[in-house]
Amino acid sequence: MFLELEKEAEQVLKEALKKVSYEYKDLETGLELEESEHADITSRIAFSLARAYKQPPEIVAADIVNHLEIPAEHTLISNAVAAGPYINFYVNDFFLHKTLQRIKEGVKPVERKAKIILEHTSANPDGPLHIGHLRNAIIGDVLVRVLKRVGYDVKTHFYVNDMGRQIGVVVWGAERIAIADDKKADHAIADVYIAANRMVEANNEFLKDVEALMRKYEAGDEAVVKRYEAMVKKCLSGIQTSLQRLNILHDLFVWESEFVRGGAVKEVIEELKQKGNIKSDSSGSALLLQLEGMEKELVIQRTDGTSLYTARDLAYHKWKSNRCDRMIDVFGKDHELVSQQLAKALQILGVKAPEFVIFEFVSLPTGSLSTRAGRYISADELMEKIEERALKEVDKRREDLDEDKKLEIARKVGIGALRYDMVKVSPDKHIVFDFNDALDIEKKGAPFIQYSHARACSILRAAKEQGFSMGDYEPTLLKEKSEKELIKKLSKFWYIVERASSELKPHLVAKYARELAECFNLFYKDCPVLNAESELRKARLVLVECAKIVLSDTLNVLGIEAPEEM
RNA sequence: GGGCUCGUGGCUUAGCUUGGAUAAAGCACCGGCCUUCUAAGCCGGGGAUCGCGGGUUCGAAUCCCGCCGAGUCCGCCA
Repeated sequence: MFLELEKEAEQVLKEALKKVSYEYKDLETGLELEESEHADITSRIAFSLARAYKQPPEIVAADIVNHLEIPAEHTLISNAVAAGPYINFYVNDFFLHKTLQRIKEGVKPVERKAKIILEHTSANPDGPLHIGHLRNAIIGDVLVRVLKRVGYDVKTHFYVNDMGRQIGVVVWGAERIAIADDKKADHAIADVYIAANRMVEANNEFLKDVEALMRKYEAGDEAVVKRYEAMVKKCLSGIQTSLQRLNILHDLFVWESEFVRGGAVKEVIEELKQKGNIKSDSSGSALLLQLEGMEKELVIQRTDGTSLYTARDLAYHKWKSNRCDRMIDVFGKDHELVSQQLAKALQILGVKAPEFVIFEFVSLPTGSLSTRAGRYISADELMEKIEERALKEVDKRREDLDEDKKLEIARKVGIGALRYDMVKVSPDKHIVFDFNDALDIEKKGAPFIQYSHARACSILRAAKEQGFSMGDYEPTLLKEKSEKELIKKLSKFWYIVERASSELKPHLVAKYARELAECFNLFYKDCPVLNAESELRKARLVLVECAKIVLSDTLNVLGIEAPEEM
């Protein structure tokens, strides 16, 4: 409902600006409407008008407010005042009423918007997901949920890098090192990868074997393809298990080798030769592509004629672009330069520009993560330990529950805490991962929000048991400060989701979730529901119901489960 | 050496795109609150030269320049 409020304030402001002598259209600025702690919505337009018309902003604001006319009917605004240079708007009871009504009515009908393919995680199938991939996966997944919420048709891709050197090393190693069958598949593959890599690094002959393997795979040698596929699929099955546990699903796994053997890479290179500035390396037949504004050329083909990641990724994006209106890639900071090169090369090919969400690295206090060196914390280990810790907390508080129920709550709380932790931080912040900190369930954001939801459920459950109805209610009875604040916060759900979607900033939702839970807790403390007088009880039950819906929706957007009790 | 990002109370962060109302939260710390719907909660308190130095501006955490610190990338890895 906040979005509607914004629209109305905009309308009213525009009308007033027509009446005063200030022509805001002359200015490039908008109406500068924003959230405020001093009002329900505020405008700073007076500042920019003041500058343009050489008047004190206080005078401008007062002048505008004097000409403001708030419609008599169907309005959401009660009044507007000039507070110094600010124009503050306040909502009326109809706004509060309408907000609850909208939430009760259910999902906002969304128009069908563009089709989006969002790629995230895309970890190399050489081992399990570690905490760095976790950040990618969670940022990506929350973005997917945000975009779907506002009506986009989103498909998620996991791009499988099956042609890289790492996989060659794995396949080579698997011939010499036994794969543990008592371990989760991706962890068993990592063991082979780490051991084989040490052998290859120590012996140059082995490296040549690996390269020969890679050439055969690229050429489509049947026996080699079989060996590769077995390893990659094995590893991916483990990765998928981890993702499922995190509540993350991909619609499609796209293998990069498809683009090589299907001829798409070759086509892309031919097309670049026609349209781009390509030259051969002086020493051999490697192909270099000169990109506009780039210092160095991009190598798109090796001296031995085999393909390179960049060329394969170009083919993949070209293929994708024909299947959607927007392409969004969630990449680590190490891929930033590559993403720019990718974008420029795609431009040459006449392919629409992909959008990138770049996140900074997660590192350990001991340094950066590396699967190859075996220096990482796996997502599985983290999930296991955090669920364990969550179970302890449930045990402490709920002796009355049976084991299955406790485990279920611990799982929801543990994974929720993990997801919240990862998504609450802006993607461009570097994270130094602290295991003890990550496991400290008690000071996590997610359980706080889940707890509010459980409290709401608890009230509704009791109300149902006692046969209290909600039916018709009188919204004007909700006049406590905490009630109004809660409703106003509820009204901002769509505003926040819209912003997170248009700015591709998932952490905005995390922040909102916490604030919403806080508002609910204040209401919970201030306003008894079940023991309130009958009419007031009805109204408050409706408010609790609405809070429950929005808390649950918000958690859902974050991919966090909303337990009914905890 | 060059590019990009980050640097906000003891710790973790929001705010920076689009400069404006006392810099906003959580954790930790200190002190209170369970005879009413779950205390994973609520209330109060102390604690910040917004990395440092300049500049633009009536006004800078926010914009510009320089420096320092951290991370990351810089042609045949992905």
